[in-house]
Amino acid sequence: MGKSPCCEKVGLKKGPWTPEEDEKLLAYIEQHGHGSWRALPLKAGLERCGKSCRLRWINYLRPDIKRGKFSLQEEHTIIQLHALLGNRWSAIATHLPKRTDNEIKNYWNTHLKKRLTKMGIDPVTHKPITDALGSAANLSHMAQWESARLEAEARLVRDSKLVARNVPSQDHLASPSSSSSSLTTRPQCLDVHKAWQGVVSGLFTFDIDSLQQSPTSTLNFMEYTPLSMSLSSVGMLNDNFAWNSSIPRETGDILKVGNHSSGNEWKCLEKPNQMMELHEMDCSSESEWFQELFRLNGL
DNA sequence: AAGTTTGCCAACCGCCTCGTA
DNA sequence: GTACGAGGCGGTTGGCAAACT
Repeated sequence: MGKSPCCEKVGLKKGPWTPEEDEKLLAYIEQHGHGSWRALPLKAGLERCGKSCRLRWINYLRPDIKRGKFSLQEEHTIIQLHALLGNRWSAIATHLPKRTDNEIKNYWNTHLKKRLTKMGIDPVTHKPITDALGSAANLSHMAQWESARLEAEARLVRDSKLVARNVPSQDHLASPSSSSSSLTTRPQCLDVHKAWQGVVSGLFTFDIDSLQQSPTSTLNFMEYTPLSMSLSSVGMLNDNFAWNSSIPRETGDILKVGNHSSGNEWKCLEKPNQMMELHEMDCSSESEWFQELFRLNGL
């Protein structure tokens, strides 16, 4: 228990990493892998604690990190997942595979949180901020749109919990090694967009309680990834919903088609081996962000 | 031009969980 | 069952740069 003793050692360097240190760390990991983080600094010739090395690698040096502006889809995904998972950045980060939890956390705190607040949405509860009279305070058109969507998400979660209670077995949530057999019992899609439209209930067959209460370790959460959550992020197809048409449909993808109670058709493209396909956008102002969001959603 | 404020983000800190002896 | 080390997580902060006065 308690904190790692390595951080209590005196004489270890702190603060910003120099290019030389980065080079040493990178070279060592490329050659030997990180192995034990605690032992790494000594072997790599670094006067840093293992924790610091690990952080530097994970948040900065790792070759598969995407840097730069977040796309609208990424923002959308973060907001949706935050509504479901709260400040569980590592879990959220598993759905944005090239982003680090630290980066997402920073982005949330510096951009998205403020933006939601500005829109009249409580960034903690994802519900409209109400004034003393109990009415939504100064909600802009966009805020109303977003708040309706988030309310629908919450409703979907509630509905799904009810459905989940009626599911006798959770075997399909077992380890990834059983994924082939779980294909037949895989969870239905978590389609937030449909939820937003308020026409869907009871699509879930997985236990979202356990999803939300999964331990801080991301392992359990990862097991859901190809089956449910990543789909909700960007993979849901609906005729009204923007989809990056450049995303190829591949062998193994599963196209699900069904009908809402309203009679509208819905489609869902499952890409079991793919985490995210992101549509790049450049919105330099808030109004552009709103406009682009409207455009993407065909509003 | 100089001083101040604000925004951003890399990195640290402390706590937690997990695995092992 | 307990103690301990290691890795991981989320909250927070320090320092830099840009924007503002």
